[in-house]
Order: sequence, then C-alpha cells, then structure tokens
Amino acid sequence: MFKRIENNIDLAKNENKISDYWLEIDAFQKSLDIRKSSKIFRFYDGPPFPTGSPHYGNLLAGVIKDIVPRYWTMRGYFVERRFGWDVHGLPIEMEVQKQLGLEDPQDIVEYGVAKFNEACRSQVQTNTENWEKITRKIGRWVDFENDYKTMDIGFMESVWWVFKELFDKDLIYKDYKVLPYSWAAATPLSNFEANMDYRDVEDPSIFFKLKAREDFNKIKKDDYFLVWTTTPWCIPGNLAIAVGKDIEYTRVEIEGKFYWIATDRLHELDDYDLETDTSSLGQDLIGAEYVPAYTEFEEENIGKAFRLIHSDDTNTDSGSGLVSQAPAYGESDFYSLKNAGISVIVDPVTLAGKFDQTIKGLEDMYVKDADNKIIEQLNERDLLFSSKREMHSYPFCWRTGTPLIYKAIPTWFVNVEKISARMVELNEETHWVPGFIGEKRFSNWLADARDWAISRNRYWGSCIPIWINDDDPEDIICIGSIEELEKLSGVKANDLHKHFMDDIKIEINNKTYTRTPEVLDCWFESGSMPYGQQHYPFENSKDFMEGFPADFIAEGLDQTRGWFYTLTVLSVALFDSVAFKNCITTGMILAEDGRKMSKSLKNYPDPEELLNNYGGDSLRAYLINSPVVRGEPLKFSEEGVKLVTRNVILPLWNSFSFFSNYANADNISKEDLDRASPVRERTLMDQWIISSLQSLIKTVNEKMENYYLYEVIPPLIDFIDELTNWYVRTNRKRFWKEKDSNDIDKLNAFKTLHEVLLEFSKTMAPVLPFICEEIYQGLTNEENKSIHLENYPEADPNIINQELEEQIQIAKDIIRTARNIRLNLNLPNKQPLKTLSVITNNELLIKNIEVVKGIILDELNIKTIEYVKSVDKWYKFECKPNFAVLGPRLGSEIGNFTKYLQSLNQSEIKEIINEGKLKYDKFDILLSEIELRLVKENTANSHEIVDEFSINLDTNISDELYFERISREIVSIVQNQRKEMKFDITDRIQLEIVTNDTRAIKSVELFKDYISKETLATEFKVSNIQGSDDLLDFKLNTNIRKN
RNA sequence: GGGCCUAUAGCUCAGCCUGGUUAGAGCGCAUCCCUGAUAAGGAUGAGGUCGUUAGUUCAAAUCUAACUAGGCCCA
Repeated sequence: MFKRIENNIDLAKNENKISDYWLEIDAFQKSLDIRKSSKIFRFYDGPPFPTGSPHYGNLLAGVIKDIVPRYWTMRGYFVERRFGWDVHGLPIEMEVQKQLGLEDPQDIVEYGVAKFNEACRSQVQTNTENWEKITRKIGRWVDFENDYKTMDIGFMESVWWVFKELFDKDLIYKDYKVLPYSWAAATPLSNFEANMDYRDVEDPSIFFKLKAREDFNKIKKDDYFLVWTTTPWCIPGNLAIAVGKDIEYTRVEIEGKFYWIATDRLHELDDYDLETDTSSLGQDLIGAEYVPAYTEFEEENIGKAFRLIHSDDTNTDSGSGLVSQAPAYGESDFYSLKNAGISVIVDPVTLAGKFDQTIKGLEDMYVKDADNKIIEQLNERDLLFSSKREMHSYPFCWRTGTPLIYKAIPTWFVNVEKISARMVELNEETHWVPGFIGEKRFSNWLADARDWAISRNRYWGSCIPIWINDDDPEDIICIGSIEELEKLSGVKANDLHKHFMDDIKIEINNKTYTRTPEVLDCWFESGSMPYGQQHYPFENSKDFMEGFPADFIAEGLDQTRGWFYTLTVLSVALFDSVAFKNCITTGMILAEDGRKMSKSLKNYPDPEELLNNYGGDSLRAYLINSPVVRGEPLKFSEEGVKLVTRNVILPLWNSFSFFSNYANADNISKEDLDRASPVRERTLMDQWIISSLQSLIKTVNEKMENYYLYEVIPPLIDFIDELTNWYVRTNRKRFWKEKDSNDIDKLNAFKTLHEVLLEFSKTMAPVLPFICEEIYQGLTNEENKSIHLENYPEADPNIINQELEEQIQIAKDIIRTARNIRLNLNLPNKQPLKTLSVITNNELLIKNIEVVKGIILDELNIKTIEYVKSVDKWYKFECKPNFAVLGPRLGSEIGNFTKYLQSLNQSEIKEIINEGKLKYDKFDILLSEIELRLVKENTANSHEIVDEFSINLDTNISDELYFERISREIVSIVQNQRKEMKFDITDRIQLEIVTNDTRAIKSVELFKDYISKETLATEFKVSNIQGSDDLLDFKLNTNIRKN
C-alpha cells in the first residue's frame, strides 16, 4: 500500500520535516559512508567571513556547492564537504575593537594584544549558529562538525609550511609599499578603509621651481623646471621630477629667467609677460639633473636621484606637466622611480606623522602643519613661483578624523611576477563556467599580476614566520613548522598566534633573532586552504595528493582577484599546478530595482522569511535558472521564486499526489505493480512518457557533467509539462477504471507513473533535494532510506523511442489545431463531433497518425478520422529555397533562384514533388533542398493547415451528438458540485436531475450509464419539473447526496 | 584610464559560440475554453527598427569595428 498524502502541501513545513528525517537517519553521513572506498571527488569550500548573517550571495554559493557534490555523490564518488570559516583579518578585528571601545592600534597594545586576540577568537564562535540554520533551510549538506577554521593550529602550521616553501623558492622578499597611513592611529590602512571618509578640504596649491644642474639637450644650465604640488610637505622627500615622454614642453622666458612647462599648461602663466623660446618632447628631457630644494639628502644623487624621469601618470589636466616625485609618499611616485632604475627612498617623517630631526627648521612638526613652513622656506630660497589655496577631495582616517597621508611601509611580498606567465599557461587546464571568466577576465588578471603584498601591521592573523637577527636585518630565518620552531627556540608552541609568537627568541651562535611583527594577509590563508584544511604535509599527504587539484569550486565573480587568484598563485608556486579543475563563477545578486541590496533601503526580501514562504527547493531552482550562474548580474525577484514554485514544484507534487490518491483509493500495492507488463507491451502513451524521461536523463547528465547548471531547469520544466498536461491528463481514465475491467492496463498505468516519478525524482534530487525525497519516500515506503543514497539514473538508449516521440508530436499538433478550430467556431470540446478529416497524400504520415489515432479521437471528442487524398481543393503549395543548404552552394545566384521558385505554378511544383528534384541553371537541386509551405485554398473556418498537411472538422451536430453533449454537461455540473461540497473522490452519491426539457430527458435516458459511472452515482432519479439553472437553451439542475 | 560582461516584447530572460530569410518563453494585459490530480491548465490576440552606426557576406539579433548606456574588477 502507498500512503495517501495531502493534496495541499506547506512546502516550508514539509522541508523542515524532511530535514529532521535526514538528521534522524543521519542521511548525510550515510551518503558519505557508502562511498568511502570510491574514487574521490574533491570539493573545496570557499571560506566566508562569519560576520553578519548570510545574504543571497552566500545562499547562492551554498546552493551550487550542494547541487554539484550531491550529483557526484549519486554518481558514485566520495565527496567530502567540510565547511570552511575564514576567521582572521580586519573585519573581525574591527568588530571586536568596536565592542571593546578600542580606537586604534595603540589602544590595542595598551589593552594587551593577548587579551585582544582572545576576544577575537571568541567572537568567531558567536555567529555560526545563524549560518547553520540558513544552510539547513536551503537543504545544503555540509559538515559543520568536521569544519576547518583558519585559526586552527593545524591550519596555521600548514600556512607556515606554504610560506617557507615560497621562501625557499626565493619567492618572498621585503620591500617598501606605499599605503594609506593614519598617523593618529600610527597604522597603515587598507584601501577600503581609506575610501571610507573623503572630505572636501582647502589645501595649498603651489608652483615651485627647481634649477637645472647642467646643460642637457635643449635644457640650459640654470633653467628652471616649474613643478606643481598640492602636498608641500612631500617636497623634502622629493627625489625626482616626472614628465610624460609624449608630452610637449616649452621653454619660456619671464623677466630674464627661463622656465620649462608643458605646452598645454602655458595658460597657467597668462598673468606673466612671457616669451616662448623653444620646445621639446618629454622624451628628450628625461635624465636631466636638477638641484633639489632641500640639500639634506643631496648625497642620494649618486643613486641617480634628482633627475627628470618618465611617469605614465603625468598628464596635462592640471598643474604644469612636471610632477614632484617623493617615492616615500606616493604609490605612483614609488613605481616611477623604480621603473627609472632609481632604487633610493628617503623618508624624514616618523610613524607619528612628524618630521624627524633631518630637515632643518621642520623638526618635530606634524606634516600637515609643516606645509606653510615649507612654503616659507621655498620662498626664502627663491624657489617658490606662486602659491594659492584650492578645494579638493582628500581622504581622512575614518576613526580618528585626521587627514591620511600616504607613506612607504616595509612590507613582505610574494614575487608573483616571476610565475605569472606560468599561471596563465596552467589556467588553460581549468574548465571555467562561464568560459569568458577564465579565458578573458582571469587570464588577463594573471598576466598583469603584480607582486603580492602579504604582510599586515595587525594582530589577529597567521604570523609571518620570520625571525630577524637583531644586529643584522639581512640575516633572517624562516620557520616552516612547529617542530622547527621548537628545535631552534626550545619552545613547544601549541598556538601560533601573535601573542604567543612575539616573545619567542631564537639564539644561534650568540646571535639573537626576533620575530618580524607583521601578520599575514588573510587572503594568503584563503589561498592556503587546500593544504591547511588537511594539515598538509604534516598529515593526510596521501589523501591530499589523491584529491589535488580540486575537482570543483564555486564562488562569485569578485573572487577573480580574491580566492581564485590566491589559490592559483600558491598552487602554481608550490606544485606547478592549478588548484582546481572546474570552477563555476556566479554574478552579483542585486535587488529587484537593479541596485545593490541594502539593509537600510530594505529593497529585498529577508532570506529567512522567503525560505519560510516558498521553501529551499524553490529558491534553489530559481537561482540556478537565472543569469547569475552565467556570471551575469541577477535582479532578485520574489515573484520569480514564486513562479518556480508554481511552475515546477507544485505540478511535480501534484503528479505525485495524483498517483498517491488513486493508488490508495484503489488499494494498489507494490506487489500489484510488479505484475505490470514489460514497457514494450504497454500503451503508446506509457512508452512515450518513459522514452521522454530517458531523453531528459540523457540531457541532464550532459549538463551536470559539464557544470552547466543553468541548462538543467528548462528541460525539466518541459518534462513536467509533458507529464502533467499530457501524460496524466490524457490517461486519467485508466487510473480511475473500475477494478475488474481490464486490470492489466490499469496496473500498467500505475506502474508507468510510479516508475517515471521515481526515476524523475532521482534525476532532480541534487537540484530539488526536499520534494524529491518526499516523493521518493511516498513511492518506496522503505525505512531509513533516502533518495540521496541512490545511484544517479543513466539514460537507457534502448527505451528511447524517437519515432514515437515524433508521432506524439504530430498528435499534439493536430489536437492543438483542431481545438483552435473549435474555438473559432464556438464549438466547445464537450460537444462531440463526428469526423475529423486529415488532408494529405503522404502515406507515411497517415501511418503515423493511425498509430496515435486513439489519443486524437479522445482528446478532441471526435468519433472518426478519415483521410482525404485529393488535396487540390484544400490547399496549394508555395516554395522557397532551404537557405542553410543552398546558400553556400548557389552563392549570389540564390536571389534569382528564390524568384524562380516563387514564379512556379501549381502543376510545375507538383512535378517537382513527383520528380523529387529539379534542374536550375547548372545546378541539380533536390526536393529536400526546398521548403514547401501550404496555403489554404479552402478558406472555411473548419479547415486549418497543420505544418505539412491540413485538417477539416465536420461541424454537423446530429441529434445524437447533441444528446451526448447534454450528458457531458450534466457530468460536468455534478463533478463541480462534488468538488464544491468537498466530497472525497471515492464517495458514492445519490443523484437527482431536475428538468422538464424533453431533449434533456432523452439524453439522460440514453447516457444514464455514462453519467452514473462518471459521477459515482449509485442511485439515479429524474424529476420531471422545470429546473432552476440555465443549461444550453433549457433549464436543468442537479441535486446530490452522499450515499 | 585599463580589463571583462551586458543591451532582444511593458517586465524577467532564451536564441548569438556554429550567420539562413515568419526572433521565442514566462510574467503582466485582453478575449475565450476546460477542469474531480493541480495554490491550476489550455488557446488566441495585442506587444519587437534585436542599443546606435559602419563593415564582412548571396544572407547579420548572430561575425568584426567604433560609439552610447549600464554593471563588475582594477588603476
């Protein structure tokens, strides 16, 4: 016996019930256990920050990371799924700082790094519950217990190993990097932080002049270079002047002195009485030496400083086209000097943002306060040309409200440029979905990769495992494991965080080594996760190698410069290999209005509420059927989710509830189904739906194997449509037959539907895990089983019947067209008609129609089909070339040939049809290379073209047909009544028909059996008085009572 | 400023890789039909200069280039 289920279903509640069931039977663990010894399919979970609650982007990632592993598990692989937490880094530190009321790093040091880090550690644990709840609601199976966190000691040790490997391969070096710097907080900031507080402020805008030291091309000794700046405090750090090599510069004379300025900026000197002298391209100025404004660093010119250099960033939009370069205070300055081969850097500014003792007259002044003093000094030295003040937008420290400066900070780098070409090459081995992400976007990104700054002057993170000789900064030791640290320092560490590491000293040969204070960029850890999560190479090295590179990962588009990148850098550096073989990249999820989802705007539905309304299956199907799985943005719409519920989930459920209700009403058991005939002996419709399902399975496997998730839902919807609107609807009667009549056909119907629902559920289980499980449970009735433990269906080519699928298609076409005729003639389907004529002389077509004749007659409520072979008075032919075939063959002749075909008369066309070919010019053209189109000759409303033939409906309604119509109307009325009165489908009734219309009475007499059978009337009575309701052109009403 | 993506019906999107002459679907709208599995289903209709321009071709929504607008990432 199959259990009888409710027609109406509360999807979310039901899903919750299934979740509980999974827990109860430990289904996830079981699905892993049964594949323990199978081949490994390695999946990497991209680590989210556990700050805040999950948003749709996280849910989307979760859905994809569930569908793919579920699929491969059912395909027989062992797919471990460990949840990953990225717990280090600024977001957590910020949250904790806020909670503890710590403004800046000095506060943290005073509070105690140890206490601070421990606070971060406990903060990590607080948010995880929320994630687990939502993860459960979207139906994602992932191991939260055996998760990995980037703060686990094993993970951190692997990170050290990675670092040491890079170090040994000479891929780690130390240099300066110019960063946004808050002197009030005494800390560098991230670019993100620097962008948080831009303000409009008034700053100096000065032109100053620097004197040429020697003649150089068109430059004469003592000429002045006119240089513009809005940050005078950077002038003491000036080491070069940048020009653009393609920019033209002019030498002008003002009051007997000569100045160089970009020709396009000459209008800056409109107020002066000037004469232009000569001009020169920047190209020819590069290399000229000048006398610096401040002499304190003059000895640096042996390092080629104080020269004109080229910079791509020089332009003539503002200033003079000559830009002061202070490599310690500007990123572009820093790189320009580097590119010019000048490797010096001078920095007279302390970490507190004050000048040190180097520059006379500026000692201990805050840089911003020094601006005026510097202008004064320039003036005294006769180097100031002009000075004014200007409004512009300038970044401020978002915490202290003080202006930010840019400052060169000692930083550790990974030499990515050295391996970037190899990364590009190896990346071609990865299968990207969509392709353009890997082939274009990511590939370009890799090709242009710059060295990666991996140190952070922060606290909560993995430590850079480098100890430096106190007396010799060049003498450094890199540590790659806990054991190595113990050997060198004698300390056995059981925590590798900063507050445990900072005090550890290494003493060798009377030299003392102290750890460099920085921690690692948390992106370094994200890229290390393949090794970290397995504690490679300290443990699991065999397992690791079996599953590396990963078979599959998925994340959002933004990770091209994030996780995808860091994984690639490290795996190429370590193993000369990609880190993943297949990658699905998703687009951004936007709010319905096309803007970003914003909590304050409330322009999107709360994820949890949405899941409570429509359930996880609906959301899953909606998301993977959207542009977002093709790397494009999605405007998230609740309406869209609702539509998926309506078009996919509910129809599927209804097919099952139909099965369940009737199987139950009829006491059909599993054993009964075993008695069904083999597929080949069942009805055409049975064979057809089974064939269609196999075709679907074939398609879905192809799509899933290639990670094209977005191509799974459309064929699925098509199939559901075939199942519900064709198979179930046209076969309803077979399920509802009296038990004794033609038992085997009825069993075949049940068996077919059972089989189709079961296989279909398995096919869709990875995508719709809840509803498919529920259906599976209803169809199998076995304890402790789950659909997700089953093997995935594979298409059986032997039961795909292409010919039959085509025949059914013809039937559908005829049915659709005939219904249209009925519609136009106002002849409802309830009105039986005598004959449908099919007009064709194509014998094969006639044969095909004969096969599906029964279906057509039933559906159209028609008594017979006849074939009319003399087609002339019904339609004529028009023809045109099949362009796809003849275009390439005929080339430019095709235009004339088209005209020729149009000029043919009917008998000429018929001759071609008979011959099967024609001759045109020098070409032999086959009939199959021409497209025939039928045009109605007989324009009666009862006649319509169907593709290659036409049909005509006999619209004569005899008395008999009319009586039958009445009987159908009566059945329809009674069925509606039953439904309105909420009778069960099995309830037997007493039926009274009230009418005094003679035709109606006659009809009831003739079709008494039919009416009783359809309405389950066991008692039947006609009351010959006038009825109360209009029916057709008379009065009739019915009364029913439960028996 | 650079890289990549997108632009097709009122809305959300297929189709484009691999060019073929009547460009599709869903939602919405209008009209109608059907209904004892279905919070449904079906039919018909209105609604498109396929972002603009130029090119390649016998033929362009589809290929190429430029431009315009939007998005993501970087500078």
